[in-house]
Amino acid sequence: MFKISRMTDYGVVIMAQLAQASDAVVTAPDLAAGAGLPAPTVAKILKRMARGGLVTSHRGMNGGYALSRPATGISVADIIRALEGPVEVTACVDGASGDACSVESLCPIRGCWDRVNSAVNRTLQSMSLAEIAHPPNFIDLPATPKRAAADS
Amino acid sequence: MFKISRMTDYGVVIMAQLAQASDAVVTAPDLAAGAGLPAPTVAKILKRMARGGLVTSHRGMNGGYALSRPATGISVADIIRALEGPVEVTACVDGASGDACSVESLCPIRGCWDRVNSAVNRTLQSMSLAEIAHPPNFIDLPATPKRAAADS
DNA sequence: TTTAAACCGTACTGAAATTGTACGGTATTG
DNA sequence: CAATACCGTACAATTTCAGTACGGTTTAAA
Repeated sequence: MFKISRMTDYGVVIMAQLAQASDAVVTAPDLAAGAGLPAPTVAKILKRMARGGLVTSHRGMNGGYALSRPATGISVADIIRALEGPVEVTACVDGASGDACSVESLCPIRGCWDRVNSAVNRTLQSMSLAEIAHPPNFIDLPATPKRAAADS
Repeated sequence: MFKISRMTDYGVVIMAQLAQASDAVVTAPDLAAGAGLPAPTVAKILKRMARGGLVTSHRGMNGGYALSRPATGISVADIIRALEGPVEVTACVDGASGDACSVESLCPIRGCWDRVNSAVNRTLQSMSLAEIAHPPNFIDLPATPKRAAADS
């Protein structure tokens, strides 16, 4: 329940890596290697980020991706929205087209989920990428390949 | 993203119906008919509710289900927990058993999701079933079969 | 005592979403 | 001109979810 998709989790990690490079341009394969994730998957995530305006792509040689805004101006909500569209808790509001939920506008349940929705959105909006990328007292995950020994 | 499952949506509706019957015992097929949902699905939901201690089952003739607590003492969080287990946003905390997320305890992302998780839980906990079942100015959805004319 | 209503529990089937992969195309730099 | 790296779509596999079916047990009423 309420579990985020793996893509979303990956997306935040990738963006955090990019935030540590600031204005530097990083290639998709390089980010994939740094995070220990399959390269095509990372490429797909970055493409969606670019489409959402969170990162800027540079084609050609020495190309790659870079944040299009300072990390302090990018929230986790922005990342999720770029990956999976607007954050909605209920299928009621976007999926049911007039049939599944017949009580619709007078449905007391709807108000309930809306409240949850607002709380989630508010929390996601309040968390900036900078907070995640530069934690108060942690290492800044350099090029540490986590599964270097695991995948034998 | 963050979308609740249909089962959860159904569960809240069913529980709201039960709340309006208070101490009365209602059969699973009756609740299913009132909500316009398939009977086996409703039965499955009620079984889980009973297993979670939210409703009490009465077997035999004139049996059925009733709330085991006043509606004011049952939160939406309780319902979700009974249906789908503890409310966790990340797969990190429950799914990955030591391999998927290798940075684990020093992962700054983890703290991020934990914050979201707390916000969601707090909101869900603050909403009681009574609020949904007896809204301030709404009808109390009696035996109105919503799709009586639709399924021809 | 018998019968019927209603819950109990597991297993199975089908469908849907998600994840991961591949391929050919385009732009930029050296 | 050649190599690098993003671009976009399409496809296959896996997993999860919703829905269904069946046989069993309990209780109350006739």
